[in-house]
Amino acid sequence: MATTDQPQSAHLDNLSKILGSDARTLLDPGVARAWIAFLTAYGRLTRALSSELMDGAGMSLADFDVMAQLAGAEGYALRMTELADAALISKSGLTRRIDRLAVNGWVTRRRCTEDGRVHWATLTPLGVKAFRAAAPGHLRAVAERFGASLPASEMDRLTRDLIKIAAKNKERTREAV
Amino acid sequence: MATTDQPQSAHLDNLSKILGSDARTLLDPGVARAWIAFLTAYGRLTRALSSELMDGAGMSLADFDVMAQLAGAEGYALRMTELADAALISKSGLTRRIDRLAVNGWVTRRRCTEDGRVHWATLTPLGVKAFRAAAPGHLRAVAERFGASLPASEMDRLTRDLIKIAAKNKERTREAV
DNA sequence: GGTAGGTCGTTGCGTACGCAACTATATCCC
DNA sequence: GGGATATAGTTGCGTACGCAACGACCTACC
Repeated sequence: MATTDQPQSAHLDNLSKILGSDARTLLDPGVARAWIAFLTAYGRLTRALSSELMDGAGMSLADFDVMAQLAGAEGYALRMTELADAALISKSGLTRRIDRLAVNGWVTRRRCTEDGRVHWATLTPLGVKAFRAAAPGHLRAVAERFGASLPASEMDRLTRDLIKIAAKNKERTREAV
Repeated sequence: MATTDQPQSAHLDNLSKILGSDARTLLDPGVARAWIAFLTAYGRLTRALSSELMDGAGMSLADFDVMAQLAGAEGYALRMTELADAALISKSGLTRRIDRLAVNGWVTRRRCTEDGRVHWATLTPLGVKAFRAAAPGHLRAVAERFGASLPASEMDRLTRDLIKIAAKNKERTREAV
């Protein structure tokens, strides 16, 4: 087992062996370390949270995300496209996710009367109940696994940094070509 | 379209509407914002990098990761389990990923003579070539999309924070039950 | 030296995703 | 008002993943 506390940093540091000394000019080693740490932190967190949530509430992380978006919206309803954007999944992915949530009775689709193209995904009372049941455990888990790692001031700084990174990559993948 | 520069922060801030005032005791709002920013940054970055890498080198982000692990290893070879751990994917996922890379001629499986259970995944000369071709573009893209967002000192701090988070979630998901 | 129990990797299965093509609606412009 | 154009959502298809069960192999203990 190669894992150490420096999350598998073998990776890009040893890459000059294969790439030659240009490796450093292509990607600063400090950035490389940060990138590896980022991927590692994400992978470990989502794996752990996802399986806890599934065990505790029969709901995937993606389900929770979608339902949280709806829970925070006016009338517990959002248009499909809005929701897909917010949850960072494709339109087709959302269609099928809503299908599944609808089978559980947690969400319904309502056709918009003003614009026949749009459909509103809406949290049902049962969905609200399921979300209320799932949220405490999950939020506590996020607090513990993610929040408890850093003091509050550091967390704020992290937020600012992450928002900067997210903002720099805002455009929907394909449009800028 | 609901996206603003504050990446879809509707989410957990509005959750007290549905969860009542306990929402704050379950998850500190600052942590919630950081968590959303984290998920958003990850989603946007990996989508963009992944499609660029596919267009430029016919290789998925996960392929690149696996090949980078091999590229950094002694003799360009790692055992399957080691590699799966390092790349944060399941053993079965790795089996099939190596299958695909093998079809491209980029990787081969060698059975270990000392321990018949273990197989070494090894980068072929062709694989080395493919990796060398793919790396510059990808590393530059990481530098631009991820690295260029923050000054170096801030990047180091980010790395430290992410490593702390990763370390706190180190155990393989199921073992600690 | 043979069997119990562990480890390594693969396979069967169910599930999930994204892209591209499609249907349906809406809008724009003549 | 009618065809070109755009937009919202769904569907077909190929692909990818993880879990659990399995087979092959190793090791330890008797």
